[in-house]
Amino acid sequence: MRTTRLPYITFHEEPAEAEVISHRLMLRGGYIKKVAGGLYDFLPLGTRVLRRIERIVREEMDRAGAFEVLMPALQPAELWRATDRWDKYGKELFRLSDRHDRAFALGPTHEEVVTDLARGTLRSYRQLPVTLYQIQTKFRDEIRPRFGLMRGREFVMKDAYSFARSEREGAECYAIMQDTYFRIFSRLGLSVRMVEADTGMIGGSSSHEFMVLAPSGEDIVVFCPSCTYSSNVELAGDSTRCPLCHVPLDRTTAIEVGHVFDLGTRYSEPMNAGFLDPDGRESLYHMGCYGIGVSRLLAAAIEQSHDEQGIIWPCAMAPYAVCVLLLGGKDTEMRERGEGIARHLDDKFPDMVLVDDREARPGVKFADADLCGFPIQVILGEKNLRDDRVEVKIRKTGERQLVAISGISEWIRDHLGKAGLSVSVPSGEWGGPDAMVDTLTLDR
RNA sequence: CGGGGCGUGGCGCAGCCUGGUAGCGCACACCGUUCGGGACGGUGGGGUCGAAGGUUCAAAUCCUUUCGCCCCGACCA
Repeated sequence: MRTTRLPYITFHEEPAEAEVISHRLMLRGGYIKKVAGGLYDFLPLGTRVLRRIERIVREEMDRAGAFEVLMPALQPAELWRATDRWDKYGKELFRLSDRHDRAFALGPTHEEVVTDLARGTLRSYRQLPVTLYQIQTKFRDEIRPRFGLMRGREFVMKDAYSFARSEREGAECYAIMQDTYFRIFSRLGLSVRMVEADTGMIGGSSSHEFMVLAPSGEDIVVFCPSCTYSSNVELAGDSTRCPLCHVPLDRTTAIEVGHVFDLGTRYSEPMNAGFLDPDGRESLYHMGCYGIGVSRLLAAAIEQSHDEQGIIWPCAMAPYAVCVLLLGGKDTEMRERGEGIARHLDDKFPDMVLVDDREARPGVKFADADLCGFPIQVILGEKNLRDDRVEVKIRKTGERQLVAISGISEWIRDHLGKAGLSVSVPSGEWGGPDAMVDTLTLDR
């Protein structure tokens, strides 16, 4: 077995078509490639980031007691007609028909399908409450796809749906998902704010959005500097003062990365979906739905964390936490020694190490490592190796150190934590429950 | 769908106004010299100029149509 050899697909020049920084850096760093408007290939690095995110999302959803399922992206029109959304959803809905002229939609969301699933399988109050989730490609015929992964016509979403026996139980499911979302975003290393939001096309009684604060965001959120009130301007309207304490509101742009809805019976009622209660009576599900824009998270993370040199991934999202730069040189003995260290690290930290052993000048490797955003760089240069040491660089701070070869594994283990793999949730960062303010130790 | 801009080797662009049969930088391949912050020299490969139609002896260039892309406004993860 050999160390990973990445076909670096990096570009020195700025792509002309990309406007926002995350889009430019993902294109330049070889994370994605455009196929058509709003449609992208995920290249090897991009795919790895996607998988990193998905893994954390799965772990936290499972931890919350939710069950993963997989529903079809292709959905029959009848389900959409049952809730009236076949007409109401509008042009955003990708519609097509099969060879028999039967109408279908490419799912932009799955309330109808999952409600149909539930009503056929969750018939007893003893089976409830249940939360089902999936990670799947969604389709929306956006008016204007833009900003790379920020708003595509096809994107990866984690969508979850809860089925509860009562309004109160539904609210409990909702609260659990709010907590879970805070956990997910903090593990991903993102600074997120939860705001009150409009329910929009999905409907329901209340909803909250999870916003990554970033200058390029398409949304504007307002929040009160002296209390916990925060809201999407869509909902807050033009009011410039806090409705609770009447002080002037702050506002900032943000990227919506998650959205939770308390749906009540918005779907269960028209679809006649429910269960038998202990008295044998039909009762409607109280539903909730919970989305996370998985592919959008790549863009949001970069918007929040980058510099002039390139991406600065939070460790949890990085395609590789460690990039080993084999600088080469003429001394064959030292070169072999470097290769040995690279193999050793690859062995010690499985699936986390990338080795850049290209025949390229050092500057090229430094530039690409910075551009691609690997959190830790291990630089194996001839002179240092001769002195039994290597240089390490922390991408986020730019800090460099010389470390004895014998202690390199320990150094990486220790410093992965400092570089972000051990995430402490900053209190007051969001208006969420205090219960969430704890320290999450990540191991992968 | 309105408003603005753009389509020329993989990427970034020039050429178009004033038609004469395509050029530069980067990238790529090979050789040599380099080798800790995107090296240098030499050689080489690669383009039906978005597409269709028209004008003309001749069209990347002029005319018409069409397709696609990007940016600004009404949607959402």
